[in-house]
Amino acid sequence: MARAASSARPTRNQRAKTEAILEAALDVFSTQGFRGATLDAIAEAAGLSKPNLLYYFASKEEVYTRLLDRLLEAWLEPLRRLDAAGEPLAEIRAYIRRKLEMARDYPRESRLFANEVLQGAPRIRETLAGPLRALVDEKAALIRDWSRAGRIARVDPHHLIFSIWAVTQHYADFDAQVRAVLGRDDPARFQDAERFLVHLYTGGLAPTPLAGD
Amino acid sequence: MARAASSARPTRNQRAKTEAILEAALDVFSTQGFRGATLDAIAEAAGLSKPNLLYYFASKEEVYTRLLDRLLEAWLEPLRRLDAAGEPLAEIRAYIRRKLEMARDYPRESRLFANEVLQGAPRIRETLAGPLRALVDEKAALIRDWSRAGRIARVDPHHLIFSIWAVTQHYADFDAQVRAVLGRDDPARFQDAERFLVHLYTGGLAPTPLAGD
Amino acid sequence: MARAASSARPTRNQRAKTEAILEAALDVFSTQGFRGATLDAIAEAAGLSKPNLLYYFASKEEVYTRLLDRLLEAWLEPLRRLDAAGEPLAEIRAYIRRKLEMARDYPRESRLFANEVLQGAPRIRETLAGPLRALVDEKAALIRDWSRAGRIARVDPHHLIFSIWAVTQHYADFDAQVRAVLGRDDPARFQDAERFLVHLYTGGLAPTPLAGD
Amino acid sequence: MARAASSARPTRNQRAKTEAILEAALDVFSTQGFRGATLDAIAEAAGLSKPNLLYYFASKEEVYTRLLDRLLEAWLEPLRRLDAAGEPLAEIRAYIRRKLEMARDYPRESRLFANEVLQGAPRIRETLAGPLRALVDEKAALIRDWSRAGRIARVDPHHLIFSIWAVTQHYADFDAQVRAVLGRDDPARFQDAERFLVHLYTGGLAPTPLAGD
DNA sequence: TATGAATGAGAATTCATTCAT
DNA sequence: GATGAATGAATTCTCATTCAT
Repeated sequence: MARAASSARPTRNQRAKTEAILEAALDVFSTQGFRGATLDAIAEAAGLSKPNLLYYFASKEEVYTRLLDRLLEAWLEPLRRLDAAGEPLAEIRAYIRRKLEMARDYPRESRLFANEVLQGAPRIRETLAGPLRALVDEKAALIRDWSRAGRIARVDPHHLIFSIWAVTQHYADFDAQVRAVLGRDDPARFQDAERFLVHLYTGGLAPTPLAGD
Repeated sequence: MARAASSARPTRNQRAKTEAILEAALDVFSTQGFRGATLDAIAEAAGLSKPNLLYYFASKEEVYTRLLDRLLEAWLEPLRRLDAAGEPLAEIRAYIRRKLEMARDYPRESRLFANEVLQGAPRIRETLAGPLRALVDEKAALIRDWSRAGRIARVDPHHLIFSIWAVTQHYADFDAQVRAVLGRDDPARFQDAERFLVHLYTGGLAPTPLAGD
Repeated sequence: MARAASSARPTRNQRAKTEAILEAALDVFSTQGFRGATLDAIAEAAGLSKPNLLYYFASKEEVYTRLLDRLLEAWLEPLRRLDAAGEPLAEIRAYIRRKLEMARDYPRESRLFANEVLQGAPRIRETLAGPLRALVDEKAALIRDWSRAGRIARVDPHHLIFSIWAVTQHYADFDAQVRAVLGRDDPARFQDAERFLVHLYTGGLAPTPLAGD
Repeated sequence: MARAASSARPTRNQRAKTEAILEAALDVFSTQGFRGATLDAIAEAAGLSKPNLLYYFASKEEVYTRLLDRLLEAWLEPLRRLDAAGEPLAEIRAYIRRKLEMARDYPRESRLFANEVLQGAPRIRETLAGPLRALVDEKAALIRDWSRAGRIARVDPHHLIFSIWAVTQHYADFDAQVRAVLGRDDPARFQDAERFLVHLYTGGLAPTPLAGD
């Protein structure tokens, strides 16, 4: 089977087509979910015929998993950049900002993962339980160190991380709801969200001055 | 065509069947999404035949929208109970607790809405822009009042509400991820989450003592 | 899934449809092989729509295997009737006659199995290595006993059985060739074949009088 | 269109490619049948691309028919060598041996023809009714002469030939069944078959001593 | 009410073949 | 000669919905 995918060195054109497909797939999968998406829709969005799409990817499943794989790295980058050498509260604020920027600039990616996790993460469970968990544990240890050193409040670091994921990705995943509640397309919503969240976490994580422990 | 729905007074049995169907539908729609769910699956879970299911509901769409309609009220209840007469911070903490309990006890409902909103909320947009928005605006006004009265920090009340939705529903909607990161089935996760969130919001919303306002 | 097949007690109509499908499937599979056959062709031959056919059988594969399973028993019957109590040569002649009759009256069944075995018997290998082998071994033992008792020639009983299968089924499986060589539709071909085979096996299996050779 | 086939003088390389294709096609067609075989499979087995394969052969059909045509000659060779000048029974025994050797050494060719004839011989009917029939008739006449001269038994010569085809090709065409019944890969099966068949035909065709005709 | 039966409109793939280079 | 790319026509199977009883 002379799939384009099997060539060692994809030509420029191959790469362009592959990109177009993945881009279209991101569009479709992020709004319809895996089952709801159709190859027809992806092929049309990518500007190719369905069989031609299948010339580049063996199956719908493959398009989907390639897309997930490819985006996962970038998706974890903001957390990865949480720096032990930085000032704790500033680091966390920066993390929140980065996540908010991603929700604003890459909402489809956020929704793609949200869809996947919502269905029980059938196709990325190993990644979640492996690399993701390892990364989270590492950063949680860092946060715990900060807590113990009295540089931020003593809070459960895992749940701190979950909360940051939740409040930032919310603006991508629940965009339809945010817009409905705020009124059509409030252009300041990301700024407002940032100001609110910075306030919340700054106050909420400030080291407890005279905790007698 | 004498659809059950059109009968003025549904019999006990009719009501029981309708309940069984909606219960089954909640199961299936919340994990598979609208497109991923099949009438076969719902009918089987409800213990009746597919045509019989369609005797009670005209279409798949109708099962879905009836389910959404019916759950929306209960879904908004926690926010509705935010009480102007209470102590602001205590009220907010209680709201967070109620939402966390719902995420713990009714995760399917949470996922059902998450799915719907993720897809752009095609079937509940009006509800979001109407009743939901009205309720949120009302409670936001209440929170603003609290802020202005110096009883809690001056924060954007809409984004405060969004954040509470996000951090609590996260434990239902992203359950697969939470479990993967914490390790199989951490039974304390809701307690830990509550403790963290109470800390975060208590500190984050505490009225700023000498803010020059 | 309310497949007709799952009902405990098929109704008359179900049975009739099932029969019609299997009959049509026999037609199509026996001439086209598994891969060559299409559900379209079977459905048309059975007089139903394709989805309706799939209401009775879950898949093409299931139609095929049900057909094989069902015919296998009948297919082995002639050998099973080889009787230890009978006169050896008469028994073998009777066996040849029965097999020839089957080739004449049930050529499609013969071709169905021929197709399957020709492709390596992927779907009946276990049956061949199990029940078929057991039956053949049993009858081979009987033939060996006859040989040892000097009632027929001392020949390898397994290969004797193979040869009888081959020469009789040939008239079904290679019918196109037989007709081409003999000229269109020689109505006497089964009679002539029988006469020849009876002669061949009678002479070929006659006990060697003075075993000193 | 400069098809390779149309060039007057194929180059060495062309011939090599053609050979590789036909060799691969034999592999694939003999196990999968015409419909079950794919050009992809043949091209891959031949070590070239699908379009390149189609540069040498106009279509799948052409690969198939060229293969059949080419093998038919060799396939008839054993019968052709039945020699009027030889001793009748020895000639027939030698014929059986040659056919058995072919079944052992060229099983794919045997299965290729078996497949084709099973499907009704749509692509070689003329050959069967023409050259094959002529050859068989010629050899049948020879056998009849031997019978009339009292040198072998009086049997129907066409059915004698059919039977030899059947019993020998059986070991190629029904190999899966033979192996299943005898147990995995009995290396002596061709020898045992030969011994049995020689016995059968020697006894079965021995001239009837005092036939009063 | 309830269900067995049926079906049309997809949906994912497969595959022989063509086209352009 | 050779191949990457493309596609139209199947082909299997799914599923919401309808029909008859």
